[in-house]
Amino acid sequence: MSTIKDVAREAGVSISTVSFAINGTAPVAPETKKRIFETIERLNYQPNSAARGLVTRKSNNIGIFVPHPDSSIFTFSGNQLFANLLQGIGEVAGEKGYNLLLAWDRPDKEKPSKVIELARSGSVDGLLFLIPNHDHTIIDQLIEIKFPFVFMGNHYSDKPVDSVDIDNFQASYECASHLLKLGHKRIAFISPGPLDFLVSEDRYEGYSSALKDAYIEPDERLFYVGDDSKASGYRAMEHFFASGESPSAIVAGRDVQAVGILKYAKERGMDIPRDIAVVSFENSQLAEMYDITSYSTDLYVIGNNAAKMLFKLISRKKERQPQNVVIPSELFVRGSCGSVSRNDPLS
Amino acid sequence: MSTIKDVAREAGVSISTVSFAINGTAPVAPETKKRIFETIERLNYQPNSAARGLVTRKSNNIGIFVPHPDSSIFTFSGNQLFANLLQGIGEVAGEKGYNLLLAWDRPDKEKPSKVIELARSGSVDGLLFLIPNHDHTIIDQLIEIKFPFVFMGNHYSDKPVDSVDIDNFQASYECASHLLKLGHKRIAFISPGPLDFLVSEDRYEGYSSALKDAYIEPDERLFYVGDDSKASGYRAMEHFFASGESPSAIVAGRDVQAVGILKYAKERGMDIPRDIAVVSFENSQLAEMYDITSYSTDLYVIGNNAAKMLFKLISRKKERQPQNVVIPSELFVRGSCGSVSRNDPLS
DNA sequence: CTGAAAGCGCTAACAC
DNA sequence: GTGTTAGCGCTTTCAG
Repeated sequence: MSTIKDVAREAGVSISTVSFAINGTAPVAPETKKRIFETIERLNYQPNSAARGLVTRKSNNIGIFVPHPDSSIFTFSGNQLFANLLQGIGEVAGEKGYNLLLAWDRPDKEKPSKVIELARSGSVDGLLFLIPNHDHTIIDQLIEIKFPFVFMGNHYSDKPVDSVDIDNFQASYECASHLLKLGHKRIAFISPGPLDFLVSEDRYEGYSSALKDAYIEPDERLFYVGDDSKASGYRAMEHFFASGESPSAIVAGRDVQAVGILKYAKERGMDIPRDIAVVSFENSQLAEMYDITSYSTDLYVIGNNAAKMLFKLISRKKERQPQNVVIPSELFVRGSCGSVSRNDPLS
Repeated sequence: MSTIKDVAREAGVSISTVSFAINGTAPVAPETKKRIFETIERLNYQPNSAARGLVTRKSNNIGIFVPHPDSSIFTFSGNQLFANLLQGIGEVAGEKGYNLLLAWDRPDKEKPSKVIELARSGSVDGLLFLIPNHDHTIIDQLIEIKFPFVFMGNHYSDKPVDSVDIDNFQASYECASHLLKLGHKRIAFISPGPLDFLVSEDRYEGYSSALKDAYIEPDERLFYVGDDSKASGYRAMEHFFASGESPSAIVAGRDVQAVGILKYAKERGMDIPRDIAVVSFENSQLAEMYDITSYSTDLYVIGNNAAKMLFKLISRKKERQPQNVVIPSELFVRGSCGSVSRNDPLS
């Protein structure tokens, strides 16, 4: 592997001139520049990233911190979504000449967090978080060392943390309102994940606010904690119909849950949307596939904005108030909620 | 951020002793060692990766080269699969203290490949490839500079390249044979992707060999080039049934195609498996969901083996013959092929 | 067992 | 415009 020294020697200039030519950090005579670039080409020279990083104090990597791939949340309950996110991030990273370091935490909580290690060792210049809940241990440490990071699909109200997310409260409020407008009174709610996920909390509050604004008290029998499985949607239905207070509509937490609901309905000979109206979140391929009304959560846009924000943080000198960017999103009305005609679930 | 110097000063030893203690590269008195580690803890010291990389000539990163996330192949036509792969790779990388650098190529072919840049700049110590076809430009360069890399889900017969994959010829042969054994004579084939994907070629050859071994000549009217969409399965059916030679069974290239086939059949009132038997590949969640007989392609195992192989290459001093590791896989028989009873597609 | 010192490849003053 | 040179933080001989 050739070094900057080799290039300098071969081109008959000093190493600083080569460096200036490569980085544009000082004017170099066109003639000289040409000679240098020819030599670089000929020697297949590529600056050593470690050497460069050592002096610039930049790794040119940004870390993306995701849940452990073993954990089912990693799939985000629909394919394509993670690809969308990566693309959104990758586009801006690529522009800036940055690479993406993918990391998740060790299963054992004994060792220090991988994130902190990456930050402290200078392996990454900033971090993008895609975790559903709040890990204060990590956050506090990052804030303390003033390390740049942005949360995606999650936000903090009690700590100065930058984030990009949709407005889950509003989204859920609209979903419930849509069903209320269609005349439903007994509307059930399935959380997208465990209750300690911020998204679960926000969505529940949006849902219950909508009901309350319509003078309907949320019924705890019509509440179910879901997860990212089809089965949880199915089980939610079992739960609701065993509770004695059968719902006429459901706000599901994820498209995949809605599919479970559809299955339950089909088995019981219930018609969607006549007997049960369904509204969900994600607006994924599943929603299209099964003709489910669903509220979009565009991960491409979220990733894109989060990355842009992170780069601002990385290059910023002076402190600044953290921002919580809200990505506009909307309800995609399909057959499952009864306001438009319903297609076959297999179409 | 504290450096090794700070630790040395605070612990009252020289920096080399600190280095020895951290890396275990020389014996250090237990007493001294204890003092050093306490200081490290207190200062939150973490060795700078660039400085370390500069002298050790290791980045402790391995690159995973994937298709551009914009391209639909990125999704591998089923969720979870990419997560499985990452987990397989991540487990062995984590053990070795390596991080994962995710990269894909720029859409414009003008600039030099990102891969080569990563390799030459020392940003990664090895590369794992997850691309469906053969890019000789890149391969040749990597071979020339003796850079360690392994192909996943793909292999080379004409170049000395290490790879980990299932035996697609064999898999496809078995799929077709299974249908032949059930008495089918008119068996159609849908490729999993474009014909320049090696996997498409291998699968077609496996399929046609099985037919020929049963004295059946593959009918070109029963051949269709699919992709990773449900629609391509649907269109394949339109094609087959318009061709004048309706098939009684299909070897689909991907589970998602099989779903498209199911849709077509349902719309036309055809019964699966009575009117059309379907066998597919991937054995993904879709296959389970829709009760599709499918041949497994376990990405966890592929990733795991590829990573292990790559680390062997990285640490190896002397040259060695490239290996093509074949991961055992098998046909998961479900309702769609007619040899077991069929469940409802929504279960 | 521990310390002194060279040097990895590069950037960025600073001279000229 | 270009060259000289001092480090960046670490590992690793080599002495002692």
